Amino acid sequence: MRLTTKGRYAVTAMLDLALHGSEKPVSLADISGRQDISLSYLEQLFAKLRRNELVKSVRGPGGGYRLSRGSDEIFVAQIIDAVNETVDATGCGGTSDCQQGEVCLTHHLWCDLSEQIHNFLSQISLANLVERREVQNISARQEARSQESRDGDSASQENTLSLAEI
Amino acid sequence: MRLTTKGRYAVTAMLDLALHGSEKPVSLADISGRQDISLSYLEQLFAKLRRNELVKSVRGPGGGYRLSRGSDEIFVAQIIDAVNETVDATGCGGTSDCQQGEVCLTHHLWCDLSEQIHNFLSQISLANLVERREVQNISARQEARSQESRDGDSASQENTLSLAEI
DNA sequence: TTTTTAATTGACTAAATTAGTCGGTTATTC
DNA sequence: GAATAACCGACTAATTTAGTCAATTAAAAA
Repeated sequence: MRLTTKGRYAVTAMLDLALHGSEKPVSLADISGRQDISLSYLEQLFAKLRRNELVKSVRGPGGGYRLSRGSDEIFVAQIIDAVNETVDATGCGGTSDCQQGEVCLTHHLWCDLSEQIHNFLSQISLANLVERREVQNISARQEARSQESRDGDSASQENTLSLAEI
Repeated sequence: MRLTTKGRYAVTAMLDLALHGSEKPVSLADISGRQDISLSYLEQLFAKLRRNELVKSVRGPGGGYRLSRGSDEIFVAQIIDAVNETVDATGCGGTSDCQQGEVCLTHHLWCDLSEQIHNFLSQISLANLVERREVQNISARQEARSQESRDGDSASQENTLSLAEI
């Protein structure tokens, strides 16, 4: 069982897509800006998400990524599986050969735990997350902040220009 | 959230203790032999288990470790916590400062998941595991095997001796 | 048609964590 | 006092994560 920033980033990015991708595709640069995830790292993650048919890509200007289907048809477990290979908690990866070809003493416990986690994450869709009040609040905060930083950027750019002009 | 061999080894070793420690203390060498876990590594893990008051140690010949209380009062979650520091699934470790001092978009999801996992593992005691039929079967197999290897060892030792005598 | 945008690919690197090893010390019993 | 087994700390190798970097390709806009 490994749930690290890799899986968390992937779910966060997909949720960002669900929140902003209703009209036009969302570029990784936008997601990177809003969620503070490195652009190059997002590229890596989205390569896997695309291979797992969770997103569709649109190249060129105005391009980006879209969800491959409705946000109510994409579940957190699928996203983590796509980038993490597995959410299995066993050491053997389910092959039951943990101890010299036979199951180890705690094999069944980890199987039960894996099932528990998988059931939980399989029930939560991106649409479920979008509905949540906290998620909406955080998203609003992020949009305001990224708008600010855009304002700040162009202001500082104007400033650089005017300094160059002097 | 990290559940790796470290936590799995700890639970397996504690279960071994629950299965074999009813009369006299169990040495780490015994556990190492039965469960195929490196003795030195077990020492590391048991240092933490002892600090967390899950086991008591007895030094000297015939010494080893015992559970610090009844196997029905020791839960899997406690064991993993002892060696793994945490089973938290959030990136911030629960401090809610995942994104520049504020909560990230998926913070609440990971909190819910952490709670789910913790609830599950908190309900399972070592006694529960000992009761299970599969655990009993596997334990019986391990005892037979470690008896064999003891026989095999002394046989091969005899063999070495007799070869040396020739 | 050229430029720009943004996805796509692959190779490479740094940091962190895990899973140990090794050598020696201390307490206890026989 | 010899053997046993816990205890301790420092060190190491392998793996994984979390990135970076450079170059290519496709599509739209100019």
